[in-house]
Amino acid sequence: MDNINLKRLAEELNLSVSTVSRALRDSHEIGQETKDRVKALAVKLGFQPNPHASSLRQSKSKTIAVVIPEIENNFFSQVMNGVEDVAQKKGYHVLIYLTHEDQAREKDILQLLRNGRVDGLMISVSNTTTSFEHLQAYIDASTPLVFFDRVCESMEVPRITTDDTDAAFKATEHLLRSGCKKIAFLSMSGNLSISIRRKLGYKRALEMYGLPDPELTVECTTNDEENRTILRSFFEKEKNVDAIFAAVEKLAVNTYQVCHELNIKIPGDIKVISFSNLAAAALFDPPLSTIVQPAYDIGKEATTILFKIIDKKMLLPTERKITIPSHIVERRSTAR
Amino acid sequence: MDNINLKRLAEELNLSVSTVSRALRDSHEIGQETKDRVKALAVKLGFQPNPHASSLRQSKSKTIAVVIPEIENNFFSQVMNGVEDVAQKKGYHVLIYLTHEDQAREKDILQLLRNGRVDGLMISVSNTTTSFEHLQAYIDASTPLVFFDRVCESMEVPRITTDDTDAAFKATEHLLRSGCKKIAFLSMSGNLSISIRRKLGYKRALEMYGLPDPELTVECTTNDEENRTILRSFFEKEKNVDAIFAAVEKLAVNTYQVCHELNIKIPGDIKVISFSNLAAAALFDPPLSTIVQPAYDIGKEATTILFKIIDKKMLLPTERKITIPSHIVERRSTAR
DNA sequence: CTGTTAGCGCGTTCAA
DNA sequence: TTGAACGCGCTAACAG
Repeated sequence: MDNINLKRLAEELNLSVSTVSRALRDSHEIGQETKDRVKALAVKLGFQPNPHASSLRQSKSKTIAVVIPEIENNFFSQVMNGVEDVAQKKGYHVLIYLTHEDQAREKDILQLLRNGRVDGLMISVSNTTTSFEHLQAYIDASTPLVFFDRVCESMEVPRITTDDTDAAFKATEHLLRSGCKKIAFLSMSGNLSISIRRKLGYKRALEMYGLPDPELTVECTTNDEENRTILRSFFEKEKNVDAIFAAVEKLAVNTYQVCHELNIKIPGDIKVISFSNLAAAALFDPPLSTIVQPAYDIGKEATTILFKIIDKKMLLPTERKITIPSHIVERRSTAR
Repeated sequence: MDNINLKRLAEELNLSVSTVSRALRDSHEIGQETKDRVKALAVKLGFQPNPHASSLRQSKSKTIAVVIPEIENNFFSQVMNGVEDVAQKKGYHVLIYLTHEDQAREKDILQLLRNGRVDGLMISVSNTTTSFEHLQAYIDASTPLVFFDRVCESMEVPRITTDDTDAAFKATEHLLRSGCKKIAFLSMSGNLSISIRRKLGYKRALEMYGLPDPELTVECTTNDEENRTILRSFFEKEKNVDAIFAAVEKLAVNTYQVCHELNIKIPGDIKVISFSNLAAAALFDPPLSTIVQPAYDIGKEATTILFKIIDKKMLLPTERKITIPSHIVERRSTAR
């Protein structure tokens, strides 16, 4: 495949392999003249050091892995963008793995990565992940690990998230100030960190504003068809609900679909707000009010922290739990 | 890091390293009893072979690379999904690289990959890519390469695309049948294969239907703000345009934005159709008619073909140029 | 059926 | 300032 290597360069230059190696790595113990000769030939022949050989030698792969539930979701796409930018600048490579919200798949992937293939790993756990041995095994192997967005609260691992609770509080507050009296919270999965925190913010706002009705949570799934069925019967049953707070974008889309179908007017009959990073939310009918997460920055920060751990730099206490605020974009779907 | 290796297993079992290696790889020249012993211990100690060592030895990385212009785009996200599915099933790893539509970056990335880090590469070229030496260098190094979506027409490389010309023809035809007389084509970049082919389909339809006015192409950029400026002055100038055919989703979004801004009614004043894989297009105001590309299947097929090349299987002539049809979803944005 | 030996290509001793 | 030699961990050729 690639038979131009150090040995070949060395022969061509009448030098030893080690001299060539050192010259290319700009070692101080090599004469400038020699360096120039070596580098010139290396460029001329388009020499690229064999990454497996150096990885093997140095126990360093120059590669990180990103494990996410899905990629067809603007939030995770934007995270990838941030990750890739930081990694590319540092000369690192990025492996991507999709769990499809499946704990078994997540476990297999992590198993696969526990062998030096990557120098570090960042993960947003799947919503079916209930046990954490596969993650603990990582910590135990002392392989650098960082959580982002969806974390395992119980594990002592650096994490980068948004201010889910606060943002959810503000979103709920926004609905309340728009005159809503009975707000339903659409949740994706009960034991996901983000669901729990977002729901907490929602509940706090309800309490703070002393709403007569109790909280109203609708547990949804990852399947669009199922969600629509759930929502249809929900709207049948709960006639006096006047607002929907969707924990994730997908659920807002499902809500819009069912509302159009049942001829429920947004924002007249029901107001809708959702966590979402979809730029096109502004083009929806009606434009969807969103809580926009700093996805790109989350990816960027998570990667930066991961590199700090990889490079064995000490993490400041503030760097072990980084929170980057989301911001609310008010649009017609929550207008009075 | 990971100091449990073949040697360690061998010592523990009083076997030679090669026997252990063979046992784990289920070699036929190893007794069942021995295999069982070895495997049991391997599992017990959680042994994972060092990937760099085997890659070095076998000149095989079990890794492929995907090079795309951007990830924050449903088309490419869905492609990634297809790629990842096929790769994961085959036990392969997937490296992702983003060019951000920058030829220089694309060149750097390909340079980086010309050294055995990956067993193969699939790419959708950036829209600023005008010279192809960096790609040719790949072919010359006889590293497996596959194009998808955006190809280099001039290169003899297996390619997986959609039926851009046909789909564009049908989309234009759909507009014509909806009564449009003056259709503008929004193009992303003149020398991109998909732009050229889509424009061709558009022109053919105009000719076929014998439209009095000539074709009308608006060259756009990758920058939203610029595009909006371009579109604003376009609408000022061309008062009798009654339809927009956007070659890529981004341009349809820009069109919607400007139309809302200038109070141009869709579909009353102007009808809009676009290539787009955005599920939420149905929720737009008005719902956007789209040409949906088989993105997942493109990713899947491209990966399947890439693996065939990697595995040195002969490609059938029909496999060297695979076309998977798109389909049109008619919505209100093109209603009479 | 199993062990011995020899690299894969690189970086890093140690010696000169 | 340079070279020779070794070993990272694994697989494959060659014995036995």
